[in-house]
Amino acid sequence: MPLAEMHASMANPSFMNGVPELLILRTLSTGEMYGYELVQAIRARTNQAIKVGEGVVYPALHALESDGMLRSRRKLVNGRTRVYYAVTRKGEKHLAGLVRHWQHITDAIGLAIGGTAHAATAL
Amino acid sequence: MPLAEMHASMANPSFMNGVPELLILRTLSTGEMYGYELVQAIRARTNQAIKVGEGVVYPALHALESDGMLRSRRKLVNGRTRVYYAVTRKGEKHLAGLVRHWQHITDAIGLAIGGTAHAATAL
DNA sequence: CCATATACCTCTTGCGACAAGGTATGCATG
DNA sequence: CATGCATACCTTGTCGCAAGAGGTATATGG
Repeated sequence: MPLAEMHASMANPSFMNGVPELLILRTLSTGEMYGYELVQAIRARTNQAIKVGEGVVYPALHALESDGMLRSRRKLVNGRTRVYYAVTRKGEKHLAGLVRHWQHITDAIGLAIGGTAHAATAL
Repeated sequence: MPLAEMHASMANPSFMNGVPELLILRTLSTGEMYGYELVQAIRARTNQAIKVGEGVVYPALHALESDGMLRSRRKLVNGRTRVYYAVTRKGEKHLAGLVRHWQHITDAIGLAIGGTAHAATAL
């Protein structure tokens, strides 16, 4: 292979990505929370159907904060430190976009799944 | 790094994967189709919202066939060869499971997104 | 003769998501 | 007081899906 042009290419934003991010932002939009709590809150909000582990939540929290979507403050509770995260205005806007996108995608898939059932009396 | 135990671990079945597979099976369940046609059919069935490229479709088709979910037959049309794929009984069962799973997941997410809006006057 | 559409396919890469592991504190129990 | 469990934070390494880019070949139209 010509290793001449080994520099760039493109991203791979599979149309199904970013769901954990969506759930995190949406859950935090109901009120300030800390990571450990968030993990359980998401589990609860989805009827135990979806478990976003700590290995997903913490990195996402940091990334979202450095992107200005979240704001954090440290709080000492019972001698233990908790880092509370709150959604910023920018985060709210971003969340709205994610929700719209999610709905668009799932509508489309729902349509493909249910829509125009198979021909005639089936085959 | 300790390269001592580089043998196994576990899969990474992110709860959001397998959507292309679902769309492929579902679309084929409306009737026999060939790869090139499938790509466009999925695009059409989702109102142009979702485009599953050939780089996704063909490998998936081969994998599904070798898993017994699809059956293929070659057909010569206008001097060009087409490989038509049809869903097997096993494929239908699998599809049904995928659809159930998809609905379960999206219901859960829909619930998390819409359910229990944010507290009081917000914060 | 060349471009375009059809039709098949593979290779490599990129990123998201994950499990597993690592630190540290408070609290209960024996 | 030691052991264990729950809380709370975090990072590292791995894996697999999905995607893009490329590669072959034939028919058709200019």
